[in-house]
Amino acid sequence: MSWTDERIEKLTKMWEGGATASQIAEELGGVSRNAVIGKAHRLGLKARPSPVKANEKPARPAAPKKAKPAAVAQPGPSEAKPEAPAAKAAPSSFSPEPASAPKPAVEKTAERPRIVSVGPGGFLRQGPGDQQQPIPPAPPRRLVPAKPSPEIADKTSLLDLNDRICRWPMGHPGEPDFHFCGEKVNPGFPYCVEHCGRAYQAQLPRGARRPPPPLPFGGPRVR
DNA sequence: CCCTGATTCGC
DNA sequence: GCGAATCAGG
Repeated sequence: MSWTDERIEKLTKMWEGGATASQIAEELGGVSRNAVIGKAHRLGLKARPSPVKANEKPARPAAPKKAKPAAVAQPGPSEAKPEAPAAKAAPSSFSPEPASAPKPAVEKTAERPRIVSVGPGGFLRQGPGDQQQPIPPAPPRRLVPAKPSPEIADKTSLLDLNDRICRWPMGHPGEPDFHFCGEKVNPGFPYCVEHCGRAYQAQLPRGARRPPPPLPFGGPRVR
């Protein structure tokens, strides 16, 4: 597997989104966790809370790496490394980031899924390739009973439907003034007399059929 | 033990 | 540039 632009983009998004290297590697497929980390570093995007980075050390004690080939020439047993313990005083005075800071990670306005459009009901359409990243849990809210808007206050809503009132839809679902007819039904039918006449058409002989009247939800919007 | 990211270094 | 090996902490 090679690092195509798509894969790099996905890696970047997920990394910045907080996904672990393992998750990213699994999502991308064909790469190991180490590959993801290595690539992330090469891309320059690191600086993420690392469990092993809680303590910051200017010195680099990480030296004993693998030396498979011929051992490095050793000048001799003369160890000349005083390793002056100059400033060992750094107990707990300076600690800019308390390791696991519980702050809710300031919302980044930079990298958010692009909003292509807003659909009915307020859901957000996203562009292809955009992926919903872990979203913080919604803060607790005080729920209040929904108050019907004045427009539909005296109209028949979905909750008002029962066996005795006409269910003929008026308007289009999703629109603020969508409601139902609400008349008393033609006994034995789900609609009132008038809408039964629209819902049930007598079968005409072949050749004498006429274009059917607009059905609910069917035709173009006419207002 | 598992997990995590960081780093090194042969390829 | 890539990533396995390794390190080091939780």
